[in-house]
Amino acid sequence: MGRHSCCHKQKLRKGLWSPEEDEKLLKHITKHGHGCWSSVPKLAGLQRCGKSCRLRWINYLRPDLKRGTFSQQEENLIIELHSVLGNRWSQIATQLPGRTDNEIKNLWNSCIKKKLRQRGIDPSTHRLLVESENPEDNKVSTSSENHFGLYTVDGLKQPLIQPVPSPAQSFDKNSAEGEEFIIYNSTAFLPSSSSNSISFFPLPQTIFGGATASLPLNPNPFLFLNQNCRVFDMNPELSCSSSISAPAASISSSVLSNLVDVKSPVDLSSSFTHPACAESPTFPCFDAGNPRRCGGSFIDGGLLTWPDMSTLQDEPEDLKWSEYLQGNFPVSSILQNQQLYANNSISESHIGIEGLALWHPNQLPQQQQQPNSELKGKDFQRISPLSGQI
DNA sequence: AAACGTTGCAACCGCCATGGC
DNA sequence: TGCCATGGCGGTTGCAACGTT
Repeated sequence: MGRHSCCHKQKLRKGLWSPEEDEKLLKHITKHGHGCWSSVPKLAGLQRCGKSCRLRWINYLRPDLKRGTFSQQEENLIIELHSVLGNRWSQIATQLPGRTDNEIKNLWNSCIKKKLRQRGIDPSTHRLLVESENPEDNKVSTSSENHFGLYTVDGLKQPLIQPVPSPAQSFDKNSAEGEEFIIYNSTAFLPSSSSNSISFFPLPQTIFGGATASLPLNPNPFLFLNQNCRVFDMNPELSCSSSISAPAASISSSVLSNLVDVKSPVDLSSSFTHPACAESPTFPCFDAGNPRRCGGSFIDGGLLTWPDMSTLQDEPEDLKWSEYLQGNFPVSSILQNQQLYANNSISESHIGIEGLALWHPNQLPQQQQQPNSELKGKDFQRISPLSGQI
């Protein structure tokens, strides 16, 4: 026997609210406040349950509600927050004054989800969509066996889903023409040298695989804190010792704590590692489906090293997650950031990373592409100094 | 013009956490 | 300690408006 809804206990009205009901509720709450919601309908002279009144007030009648369509900035913020908070609509709503959780949820389900899928991103995981046997599945599928996928930045004429190469293919610099991939990692963040901040590193934009070099740093902290964001347990005896240099952005831990639940403080001086690596020396640091990827090149390692953000003189252009989604980021930024990585010294901070995905550079927006061979050569040169630091 | 499909939004449903008794 | 009322939340549904055939 299912539980009876409160409206079934008495003969209460359901469905859309009439203007008269709205007026009664509005008048009552304006005059007396809502107090105990269960008493509101009686006091306001409404044939509704308290819950229904509460919902109507919160989602529609509240005077501080912002009306109208969502701005692009608001959409972008929702995407960023969703990557951190998931479907915690009420928490997301707190970051968007005048918007309700219901409104945001509706926007997400009806609009944003679609946009993300068109761009080859799984809206529930914020990862890349991957090929499926059934083309229908491609709309939403992600790989369950590993974390690789392909990013179609334009998302229009190109097929959304492309075959995913084997790890050997994707990271062999001598691999066949066109087998060049950008690694899109899920997330990582690391302790910085400051006791009250946590630094973030956006591997999604950071590494070119195959013969190529790195993607840009994204200092946007939200992006670094998506669903896979974890502070790994410290394990100084970790066998995986590869590292990569990269600048890190940081936000204060108090801001962070408002967004994510950081269970335990991080040790700001120690290295920490992917738990899977600690469990098994041959277990991949980056990709649960590819054991060979632990401990070979910088791509293989589960420990990354990068310079302190404070040592950076010229901060890279602030590349927003939303700009990636829209394909608005310039290649120059990528290259600039790669140069930054190469030029900056490595700190002793280490970080564990989990989750990778790939996108194919050929699927970058047309105006941002460079001749493939040229890009390969340049990028590989740029990544070389990094390789030397591993 | 009618039928059908799609979209966006408001509202409901059911579960869970909390606090009072 | 257990029960109950209440509030809050996320998932889902229902429906009107709109678009397409």
